[in-house]
Amino acid sequence: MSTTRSSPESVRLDDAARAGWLYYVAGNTQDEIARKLGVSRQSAQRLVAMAVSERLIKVRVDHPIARCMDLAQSLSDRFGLMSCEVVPSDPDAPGLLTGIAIAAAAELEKTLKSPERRIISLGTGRALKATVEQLPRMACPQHVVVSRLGNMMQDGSATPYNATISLAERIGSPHYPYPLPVLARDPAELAIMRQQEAVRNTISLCEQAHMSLVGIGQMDRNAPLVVDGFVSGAEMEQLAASGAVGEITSWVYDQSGRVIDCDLTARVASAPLPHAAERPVIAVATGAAKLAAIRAALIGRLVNGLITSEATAERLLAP
Amino acid sequence: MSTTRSSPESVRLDDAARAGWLYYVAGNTQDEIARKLGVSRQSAQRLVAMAVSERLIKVRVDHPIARCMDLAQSLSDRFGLMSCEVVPSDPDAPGLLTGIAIAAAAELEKTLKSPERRIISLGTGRALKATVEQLPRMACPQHVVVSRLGNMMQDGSATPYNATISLAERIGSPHYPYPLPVLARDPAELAIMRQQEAVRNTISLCEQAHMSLVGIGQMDRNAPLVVDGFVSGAEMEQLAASGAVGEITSWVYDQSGRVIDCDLTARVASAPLPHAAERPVIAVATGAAKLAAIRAALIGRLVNGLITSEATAERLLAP
DNA sequence: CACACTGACGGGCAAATACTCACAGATATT
DNA sequence: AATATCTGTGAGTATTTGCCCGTCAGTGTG
Repeated sequence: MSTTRSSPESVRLDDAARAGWLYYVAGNTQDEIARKLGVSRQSAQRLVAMAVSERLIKVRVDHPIARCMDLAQSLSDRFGLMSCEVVPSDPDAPGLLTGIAIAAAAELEKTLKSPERRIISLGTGRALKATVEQLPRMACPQHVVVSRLGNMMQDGSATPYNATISLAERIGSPHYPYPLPVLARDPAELAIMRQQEAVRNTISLCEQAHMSLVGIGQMDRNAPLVVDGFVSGAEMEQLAASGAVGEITSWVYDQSGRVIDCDLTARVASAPLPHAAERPVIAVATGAAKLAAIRAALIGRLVNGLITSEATAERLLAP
Repeated sequence: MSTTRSSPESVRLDDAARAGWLYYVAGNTQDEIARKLGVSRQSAQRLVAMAVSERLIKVRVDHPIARCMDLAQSLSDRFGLMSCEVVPSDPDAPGLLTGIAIAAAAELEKTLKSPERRIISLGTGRALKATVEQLPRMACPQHVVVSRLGNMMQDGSATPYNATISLAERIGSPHYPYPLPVLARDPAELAIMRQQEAVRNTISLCEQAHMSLVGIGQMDRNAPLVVDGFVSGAEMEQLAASGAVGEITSWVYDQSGRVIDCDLTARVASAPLPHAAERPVIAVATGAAKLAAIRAALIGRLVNGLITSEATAERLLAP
């Protein structure tokens, strides 16, 4: 079987999906799959492997693990969160995003299932991109997806970690990319940009969002802001020296979670942070490097929800 | 912080969930899990198995093909089919035969790849013709292709949808056209025809066929039987009024899949239907118009395999 | 208190699965 | 058209997994 329109690529993916289905859902051995699909056993194995590596196979564990739930409860109590999810860590791969991406996708899916129109605003980042990839395709023309920040450099080139478009495409919703670059050249340019109707409209949508998902960036040489080229390594060091510990949608904040008043902040074009909002603003972040950034965001009530890993949750609660 | 509640049962399930998570999400081997959880690898294996058997692990395949396989499985279960293929429908061209033709060709190709002699019997119809057109040329002198019914009118003229000759030509096999017209003038003539050695031989080949592909005709003014001029519009209405819902190789049947005892049936010269056969008899059919005809054929076990479209499969399962 | 029963454990082994490597055919490049 | 590159394949091999089975601790029973 193949799609009516059969490019060699899609035929192969079809077979991979089929093999994956037979393996994981129907419980066939690869030998049986090989016979059913009329290929060699090795090829069947490759197809199954491809189904996994192409992320066609989505696995979730449907059981509340007590320790994780305890941690989530403690975090909620300590930082007054509306929602908190803690997923098990793999001690050897603490940075793995898959786990929290699955959890974040489940959270997002709850909102998406609403028959009412929902406005969903998203930040950027690897965690959010991974989250969207864990979401099943579903038809949600009633919702709206809006980006909280641009995905362009000043020169117009795009960054790869754009979750908005992927999400909108996956669920068939209208979407609003953020119509500005991440940073303006200077405050004056920013003021002019903000006058545009498209910009005002998009920011207004972000304010109204029924749910927001954001990533959290740390302040070191491996920070997203540096890696993606928005800030130089030297600038980053200067920021960190002046007390910056993290950023959300490019708004840089100190250890109390207060946005820092600096040259960079004066040029950030992103939608304003929904500080202490009554609507869910959920951070998706994990890893030792982001600890201080996450803690500050929680302290400053920059977010009211968190999805993180067991190991990170423990260390957030530690001192 | 403490565990919310720790019955020996829930602790074990907890570990199972954790092991399942490490295995399926984080991709550890059972050996690694054993080390991380501090148990023997056999225990780790049991935990993973428990996570599966307790349905803690939910797998889904995120590809359009997945829906088709679900439908195929449901159809197989419901109607006791040996094989079932459901191909994605193109929403823009629901009646398009290309998809199912490709699928049917793939199915056929599996049989053709056998080095052993295989007897393949075919019905007629647009779907089968399209199927043969999707088949690559291959050299199969070891096989035999035999037609289950004539392609001549009583006057000796031929109908265009003859798949047997095309198939035999394409794969270089000897072939046996059906040596009778579709309909005899009357039962007496039919009885005489059936005496001929060529006829008996051909019918015998059909009975021995290792694989049979047939189309399914509906009972309306656009039915193949009418369009090809074997039955007049008025006769068709009469047939439909007397409970006929479909036909396979000109054998007309009711909604239970029982061949109707009527004037037409008494004159049908086609090879007898291989009712409830142990060899694959696969119907290739799609479209809203054929729904009742396909359903009845499945109910009556006139075929034990089906290749159809996603949309048709959905509607077959619907009520 | 002996005894059967239940259920988990770990050893061991066969089956299943993943990986490596060399090769053939296709594709791109010159 | 010849050559380099890439992709997919099959064979062989190493690793991983599933499962049988003997053992043993805990438990209820006569």
